[in-house]
Amino acid sequence: MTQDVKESFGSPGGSLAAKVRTLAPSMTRSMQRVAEAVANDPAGCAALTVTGLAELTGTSEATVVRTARLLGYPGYRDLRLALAGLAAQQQSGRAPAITTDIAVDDPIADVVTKLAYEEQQTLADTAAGLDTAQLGAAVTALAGARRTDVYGIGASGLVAQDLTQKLLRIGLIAHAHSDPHLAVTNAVQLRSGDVAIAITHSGSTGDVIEPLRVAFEHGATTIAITGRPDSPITQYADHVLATSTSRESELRPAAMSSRTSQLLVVDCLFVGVAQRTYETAAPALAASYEALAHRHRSGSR
Amino acid sequence: MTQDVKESFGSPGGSLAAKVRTLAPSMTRSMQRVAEAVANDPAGCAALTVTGLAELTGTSEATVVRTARLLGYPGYRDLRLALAGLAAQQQSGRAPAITTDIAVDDPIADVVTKLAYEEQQTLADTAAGLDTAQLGAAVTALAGARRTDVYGIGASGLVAQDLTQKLLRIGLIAHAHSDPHLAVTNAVQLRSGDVAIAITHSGSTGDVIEPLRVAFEHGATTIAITGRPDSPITQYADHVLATSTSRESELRPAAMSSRTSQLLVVDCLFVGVAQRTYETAAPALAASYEALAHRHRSGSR
DNA sequence: ACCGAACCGAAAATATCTTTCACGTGTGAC
DNA sequence: GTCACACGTGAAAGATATTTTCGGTTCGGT
Repeated sequence: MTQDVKESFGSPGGSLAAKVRTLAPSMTRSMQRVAEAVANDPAGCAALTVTGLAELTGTSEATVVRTARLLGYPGYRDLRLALAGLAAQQQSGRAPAITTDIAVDDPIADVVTKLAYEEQQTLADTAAGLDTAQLGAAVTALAGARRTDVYGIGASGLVAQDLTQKLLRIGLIAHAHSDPHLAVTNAVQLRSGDVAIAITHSGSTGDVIEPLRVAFEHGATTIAITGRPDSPITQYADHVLATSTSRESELRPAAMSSRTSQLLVVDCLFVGVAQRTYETAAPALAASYEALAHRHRSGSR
Repeated sequence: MTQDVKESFGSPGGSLAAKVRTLAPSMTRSMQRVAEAVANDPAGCAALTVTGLAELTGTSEATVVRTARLLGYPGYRDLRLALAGLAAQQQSGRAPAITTDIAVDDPIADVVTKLAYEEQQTLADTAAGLDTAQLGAAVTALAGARRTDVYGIGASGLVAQDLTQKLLRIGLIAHAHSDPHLAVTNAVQLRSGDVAIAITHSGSTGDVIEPLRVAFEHGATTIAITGRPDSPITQYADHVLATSTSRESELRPAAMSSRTSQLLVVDCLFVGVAQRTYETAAPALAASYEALAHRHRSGSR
């Protein structure tokens, strides 16, 4: 296995590289080889026929077509067209700027630059990959919910709390649960007209799946925010919101970018709901702002 | 036979439209029809097969191929690829600038785009405004700390927890405090060699200033992460890390961008510390990863 | 009106893409 | 350890798209 990340990544690769990364885990080895080739050199691959690409990657035509399908195209022909478009785009667009991972001996200034760049990349990927139809449906459900429960553990737990704080601010009833037992206990109370949201990057965190399953079976509208649209949790989700999976390195664990991605999704949900319920949301926001104002005063009591 | 090409588009056909115009006189009538169609709607034609384009222009496949040849491509396939590239290019070239705030009646897709854009902006601003000297000093203090306390309330409390989680993962001793009383109680225990970090956007949240003051007076190294470098809290901070203050709107409260900004700073701190303590940090990260692995059921590949 | 050259499209030939199917491999159950 | 099963995989058949061929048609010139 070629462990070294050569990744001559001249490109941010647009949303395709992101898609490849997101879907890579659910790919077989051969398909990963194809996907990698495509992500690394869109222009080169666009010039190849199915057979050519199959030979280049040491696989078969069938595998190439399968990969194209997985990436969301009806067949190889369409993938190839998209590739040509991408190539042209990155030809005209300049400045890839940052190519390397964060290294142990990077000066602190570089760390700042690289981190900022990577998080920006994550945001762009997330925005590009977000299904607005699903998002809209989720917003509708939230806006009309009697109550909303949000499940998340670890880093995702913080995102869950963030969402909860925001929803509370616009007058909705929301709770975040990090304790798996309490989460399930509460999920049992949910019924039609309620909403349950699970946040998990891997999509296979049992402690988060369980409450969502319970909520689902009790008739609540369920939403999953996950980086793995094919993971177990999605079977209990009415709406799936995909977060992006960027490549991680030792010094930049996956948790970091998944958090950024999740927060963007959560912000979108919040703003969407605030729009829909503007009549009540606006005064509620103003009121909570007002209530906190006196706490911001120098010195103490 | 002056069948003028109409060019309903303002411009962007690029070199292709020009080529069509140049070559038009030497074309036969049927070929001109094909060339015109291609020049007027590259994107649309890219979606068509030879047969499709032949029907659209009321000609035959052979003519389409002949036209492609005349335009300098080996065959229709390659013309089509070039067309796709062109379409993508002119797609990306148009209006990337986002000028307006998020409005109440923005469609959900716009909300996503605008939010992502604004958060990217926030990240760029933060990275640009961050004082690397202060950051370096803060990292040094953290890397050598006996223990670290982090204070934050409300949305900043989540950031405090995020930092704490990360530091714990690389084997440091860290605690987050959202309860002002407990925070002060713990701050009293700090002394030289310890680190206290306060996170507050306004810099004048009494409940966060207080514990930092106590820590400061007990000889701990104190760090303030705030959007207001001139605010009261900085008088008790050995190192001040500035977060960016971007304009807010009714639907996008300040809390949103300050959170993004704070998280970037916190990530920088984390990575910086991880670099400095790489010998112990790397195995600790690996260990925590390992410990969580079994919680993720074998979901997918 | 006749001839010749260029134009054009129908259909055959070829290349390319897609689907099917059977084989090998690894994995989990017993 | 062995068996059964499911899954990944590529070879080859099948379908589609592209290219070429070739003969009919038109049009200008004689």
